[in-house]
Amino acid sequence: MDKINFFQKVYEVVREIPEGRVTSYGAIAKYLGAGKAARMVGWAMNASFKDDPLLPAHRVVNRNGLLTGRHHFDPPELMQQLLENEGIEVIDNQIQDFKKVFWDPNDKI
DNA sequence: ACCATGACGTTTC
DNA sequence: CGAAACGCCATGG
Repeated sequence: MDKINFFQKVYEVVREIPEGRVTSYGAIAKYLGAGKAARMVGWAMNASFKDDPLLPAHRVVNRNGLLTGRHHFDPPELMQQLLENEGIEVIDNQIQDFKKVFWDPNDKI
């Protein structure tokens, strides 16, 4: 991949996510310029697992702060486990105080 | 080139 | 308040 792929950019942003913080697919998509390509971000995460398993994909959730992608983890409960380990309160796959832990890549600039 | 799918988001019923 | 449909972009068959 000579040029930076969509996925590559997603990886960079996700790696920049500070511990104890989370972001949404839409926010990343917007940061990349796609804006409405939030689905691609999720797709990128899926590919990232076999590309970069260390990627903190568990810090990426949907706009509602719901762990929609937990089913892709192994085991699915791992995602919530990691988030709680970072100090993020997660109840029933729902992040508590999502606004407080939310980290926008556009805000980091 | 066309159709189908996907870890989303927003709007509408 | 809850569920469904549409839109949007990229990858795979």
